[in-house]
Amino acid sequence: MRLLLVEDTSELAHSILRALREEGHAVDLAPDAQTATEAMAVADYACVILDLGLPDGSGLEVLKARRRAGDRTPVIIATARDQISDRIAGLDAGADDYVVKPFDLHELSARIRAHARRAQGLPETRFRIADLEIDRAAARVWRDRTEIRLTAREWALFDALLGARGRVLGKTALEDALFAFDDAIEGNAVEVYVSRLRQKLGAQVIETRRGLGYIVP
Amino acid sequence: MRLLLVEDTSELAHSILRALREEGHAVDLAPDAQTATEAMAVADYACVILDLGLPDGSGLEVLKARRRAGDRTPVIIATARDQISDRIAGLDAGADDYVVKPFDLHELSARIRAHARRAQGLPETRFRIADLEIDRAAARVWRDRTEIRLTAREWALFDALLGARGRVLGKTALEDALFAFDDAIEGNAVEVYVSRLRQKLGAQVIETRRGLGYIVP
DNA sequence: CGCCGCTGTAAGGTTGGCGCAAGCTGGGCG
DNA sequence: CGCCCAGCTTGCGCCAACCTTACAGCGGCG
Repeated sequence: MRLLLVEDTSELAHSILRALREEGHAVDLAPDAQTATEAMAVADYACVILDLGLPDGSGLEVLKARRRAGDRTPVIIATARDQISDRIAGLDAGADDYVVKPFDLHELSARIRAHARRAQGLPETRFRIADLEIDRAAARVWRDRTEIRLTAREWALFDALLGARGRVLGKTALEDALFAFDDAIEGNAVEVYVSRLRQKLGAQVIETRRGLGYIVP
Repeated sequence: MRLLLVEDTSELAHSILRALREEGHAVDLAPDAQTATEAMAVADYACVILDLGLPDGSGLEVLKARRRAGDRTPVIIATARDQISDRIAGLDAGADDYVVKPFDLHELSARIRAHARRAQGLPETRFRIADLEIDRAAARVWRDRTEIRLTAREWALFDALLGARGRVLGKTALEDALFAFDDAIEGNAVEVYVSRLRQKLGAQVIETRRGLGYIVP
């Protein structure tokens, strides 16, 4: 899914960035408040991770401004252990959750998934489609009790379609969900991954609506 | 509004109960998982407050079961401050929000109001015309539970007519809606698509106003 | 260093929707 | 009653959208 990491460019920022990308997320990095504001205005993120220790210290203002504009994108704030007052201020400003630095990356990504799913209005995490058993929280798929292994990108695409289940997702919407700004995709990558998913999951799971996009019905 | 408080019968439970009732809510109290399940099956609550510290510890199972059954009632879970893993498990199970005990009663009631409102305000994107079920947001149409597949152009034309429901749309207005400037249409394309739509959807759905245009009454 | 799996690009094959055209239907008016 | 023209319907060739396979680059891991 498409994420925004608001963090000054440090060693830590890049290790978070890499970990999230390895999980198949498309992550944009915003090193300061202004970049973050612009990015949130342009792209539709599934979740925003907001570090309150920005150089100009105005991370909270970014959040408040977006909330005032009616934006409900899930925001998880990251604070240092001793900045309890920051945490409370963050929740007051409209944050959905917080993690304490240094945080466990698995915990962070679990929270990201949970909040993104809830924002989509489809909180069920385990369900069936055709002959497939799907666990969105665990990012796993089974048929006949045996797991079908998906790569990070394959799952990312499938998850995006699941999040819009019953609705058609245009190819550009999928590209936005899968690729960050600086990935600069240029080709038929989406079609390729749809093809690969159909080989693994069965041709009927993802339908093509020619000229419109794809849908999991 | 009608609320359900799932909480073992303690001092705390009753003070929450009293506070919510003083705000004018109709609150049912369920002291254990079984009572809660029965209550949710029978009544239509605006919001459910679910304590995870139940004696039999199965609060999460109640939630999961309701979500599996397709119930979207907003659920706010209450956890102790140190039970972070509970919180994530709760969100994964389909909770909409959580509060940390001991919580401020005003905060709780504010969240109840917010979630109840959001659940109510689901945009009514789905409606019926004659024997058709139509979802404009999803760009899909059904008759007798089976989907009628429309092509991109067919849907574009139908959607334009739906957007002007009850008014007559002239042929030129429809051409403007369907074709970009540089497409330079020159033929009877609109009539062709009206014909195809009538074949798929039924002749009575789109009426012709001779010399004026078309209308979905 | 070599192997392997994942990723995105490229190239060729396939297909379904698109819109034109041509003939038909029927409402309305003299 | 009969003509005329707006609208209806069907067939069809074309082409963009889509599918599939192959491949090269890259990074992780032993």
